Amino acid sequence: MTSTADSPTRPLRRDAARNRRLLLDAGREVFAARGLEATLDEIAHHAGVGVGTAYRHFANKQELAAAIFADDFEQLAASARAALEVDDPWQALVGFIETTVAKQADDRGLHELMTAGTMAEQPIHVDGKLETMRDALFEPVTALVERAKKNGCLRADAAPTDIAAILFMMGVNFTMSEAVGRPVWKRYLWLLLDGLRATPCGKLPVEALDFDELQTALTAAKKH
Amino acid sequence: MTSTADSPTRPLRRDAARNRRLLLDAGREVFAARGLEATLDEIAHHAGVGVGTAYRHFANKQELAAAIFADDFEQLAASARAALEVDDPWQALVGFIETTVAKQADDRGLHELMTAGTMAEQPIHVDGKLETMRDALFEPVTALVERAKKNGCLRADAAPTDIAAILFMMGVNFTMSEAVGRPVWKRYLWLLLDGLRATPCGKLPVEALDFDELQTALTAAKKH
DNA sequence: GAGTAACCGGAGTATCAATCTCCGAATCAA
DNA sequence: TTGATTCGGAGATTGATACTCCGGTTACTC
Repeated sequence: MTSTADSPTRPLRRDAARNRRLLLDAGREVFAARGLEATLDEIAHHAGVGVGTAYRHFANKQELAAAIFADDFEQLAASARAALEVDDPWQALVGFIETTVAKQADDRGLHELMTAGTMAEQPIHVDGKLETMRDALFEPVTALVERAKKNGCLRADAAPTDIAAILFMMGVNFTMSEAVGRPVWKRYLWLLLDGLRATPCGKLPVEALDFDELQTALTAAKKH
Repeated sequence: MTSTADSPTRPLRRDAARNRRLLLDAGREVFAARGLEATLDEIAHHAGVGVGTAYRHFANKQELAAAIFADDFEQLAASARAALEVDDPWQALVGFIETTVAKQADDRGLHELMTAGTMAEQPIHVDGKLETMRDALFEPVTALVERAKKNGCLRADAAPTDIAAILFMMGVNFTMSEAVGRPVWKRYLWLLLDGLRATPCGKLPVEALDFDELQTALTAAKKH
């Protein structure tokens, strides 16, 4: 009922606008640090604002998250497109992966949103929008992978979905890195990338995921 | 108060003994399928027994888990010692890793226990015993790693703790495999192992964990 | 085959955490 | 100044899990 966002009915009162801003900023910080399981109460508190205020501005956590993470997704997509312009196909692929992973290493919330369902404890359904944006990433990624494969520096039996799988695996490394206080995730990303390099080692066992399966994996919610 | 286990005071009555057995079996199955977050209520039900009965035999989930998983840990240790007897150092290492991971792929509970704190949502503290057994695994593993490195088939900058890290990473792959209905985890284990092979690819970035850090990672509980 | 100690079952209690509401008080803007 | 809007945060609501309690049953014993 309370006018929550859009609908250009009326400009916000000054205090309302300020608080909205505060909430968005706090949300960004808290989600980054604690992941999506952070509470709206928590975020409100961190913003120095009452819970009621939080719920007046955003119907729930999901809505706040959507407002916050839209940009980040856009940035990732942009960096994927940019990678396609890089000359060396291997560098293009690896560069993209590295920036993507690095961004998620700094932002637990972003990572959980990207891997929601598979990795995240309590999959959040920020319905539609963000999921669509995430899925849109697979197009440029596929291009990057194919190019690197044709060029011969990426092993022939690699698949685009493997990149997603690598992202999933990074999750644990993020928690580990945080616990330990240094970016150990880089080590294991590197290890995986070395595994992806074309080498005289024989084929990978088991087929890669196809896109449907990846979808399944992404939406596999914790069963009742 | 209720005589819970040991203390050779008196043999259990027949029905009690039967139910205890049923609970252990059910526990094994349920933990394997649903992980350690399964409820004692749930297990009791699956055993076809009342909740009260469950709590009379085991003070809580932890106690049941300890009773169940002791063997599994013992088996892992045995397979590590066995691996040390294998001639080819690379095969020895890889073989051990594969059986370990395979066992955990079939048993979510076991995996959560091995990686508790880092991977598991709600780290269970089965105090002492199991943790000790788990930690004891690192001795033979270190030996396996050193041997494979000396032999030249394992990359020189690999560390024993890397094996643990690989185990952590497998967690997501297990959920993924389950969601998708085929053992995709094998693919990514293989990928990681290929990354571990000695190849002309340059050193890994970032030092490996030392044992203290690994300990930290293992016990890093989800903060309040 | 009767008595009793041990055990069973599961409804019910206790606890905890997260989500969201409500309303008196404070704030803005006309 | 005044009324519409927004604030704040105590607490109602919901849902999950952990564990207890006790009337009734079962299995040993003599």
